[in-house]
Amino acid sequence: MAYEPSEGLYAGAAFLPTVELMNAKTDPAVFDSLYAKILQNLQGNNVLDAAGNVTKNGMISAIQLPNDAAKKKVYADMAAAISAVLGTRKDVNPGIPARVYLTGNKWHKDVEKFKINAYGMADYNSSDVILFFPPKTYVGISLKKKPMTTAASPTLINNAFSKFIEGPNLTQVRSQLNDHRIKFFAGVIKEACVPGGPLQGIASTKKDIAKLNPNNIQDAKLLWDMKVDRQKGNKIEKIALINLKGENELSRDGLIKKAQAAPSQMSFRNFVNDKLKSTGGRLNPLYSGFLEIMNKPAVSNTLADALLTRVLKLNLLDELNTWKQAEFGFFLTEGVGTVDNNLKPSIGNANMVNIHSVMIAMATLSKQPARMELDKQKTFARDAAKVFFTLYKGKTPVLEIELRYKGSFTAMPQFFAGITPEFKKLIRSGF
DNA sequence: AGCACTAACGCAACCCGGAT
DNA sequence: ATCCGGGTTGCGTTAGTGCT
Repeated sequence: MAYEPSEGLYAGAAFLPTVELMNAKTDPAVFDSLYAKILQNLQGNNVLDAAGNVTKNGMISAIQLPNDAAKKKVYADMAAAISAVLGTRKDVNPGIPARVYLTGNKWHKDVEKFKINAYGMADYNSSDVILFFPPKTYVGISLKKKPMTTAASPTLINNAFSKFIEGPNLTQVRSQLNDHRIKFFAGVIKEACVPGGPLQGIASTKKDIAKLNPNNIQDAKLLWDMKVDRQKGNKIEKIALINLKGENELSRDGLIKKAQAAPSQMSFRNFVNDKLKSTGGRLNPLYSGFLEIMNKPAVSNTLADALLTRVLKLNLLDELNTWKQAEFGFFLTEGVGTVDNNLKPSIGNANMVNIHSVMIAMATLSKQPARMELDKQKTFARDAAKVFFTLYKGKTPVLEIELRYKGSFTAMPQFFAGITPEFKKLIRSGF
């Protein structure tokens, strides 16, 4: 992973006295002075990484200040990190931890026992840092950041659609979905390549494109399998045509027929994204295929529960078998902070969600059936190449979920999930 | 030809960030 | 504020290579 500066800054700030952190909220000079202390703490012996210190060194280099632009970014992250540490002091433990473990790559042997491979996630325990309070209390912090209290919360996870239709009993479902998306994109490719389309005349198949029928799977595969040469730096690479962004990316040698190609008015990527929009109150045909799969009993019975388990870490504490040796707490932590152009900090109250509270809130809903419902309002009210769902437990909306492509159309789209305001309220009332 | 090993590739999952 | 892609890493699959 690229090293997330806020995590290293959090680790370093975790050792600062509360009063200094509080003063930094209102005094830019104090705030500025904390940078050196945080860096020193991060470099010190109480921030631990696995042998080799790959993560620790990565963090240290991620928070260097080679220029003003870097400084602004790092300081903004420092504001969010300070917010998160203050939140930790308030809601987890008012003291200073004896040690902080970084979990970016390999986990230190002291905390390796908390690493859990479960529910299709190598790190089901998604702690970014783990605090240690002697004699035997460990607290995992999953750290997120946002600039202002009013800013949208970052999504908790993204998971590819394909992760929810794995296994031997869903072979048919997978191949049905595959055919559906191949036919859909084949239609897009054909429309782009025939006269009037944005890629007219740039590629060919062994058959005349105009005569291919995208609804016939053999023809569709010919279109789907089309490759083009993309020039990237000095290299020319073959990529799936559907992933081309625009004619400008093509290697000149890759042009099959440039002569009569009209200059495209719209890049191919925009053309494809337009085809993924739901317009006129009608769900986009590609996504409606995905929705159909989601509604199949074999899928729907597990999809919602799998999302809940993964996003909310509902089984994290149950999966641990370390209770005789150690206490383990887990908090979803959202530091709120940024700096202005003069590096003056604005540090808000962090949002701290205790996994215990999530579990209690979910327990009150445990008997209610989970289901995914298309969020028509969000899906149709905007002009975007994606669809929105709400995951309900009974009548309570628990997760807000977005399904969209992310850079590649040959890969599966991904779910992006966050907690609904309603469920946040329920979590808080559980105290 | 058939097999074993390796290199290359593609996809998913982390982290958001740039563009508009 | 919203949209949608980037960088990076790791893993699983496929393609390629060399050996018997």
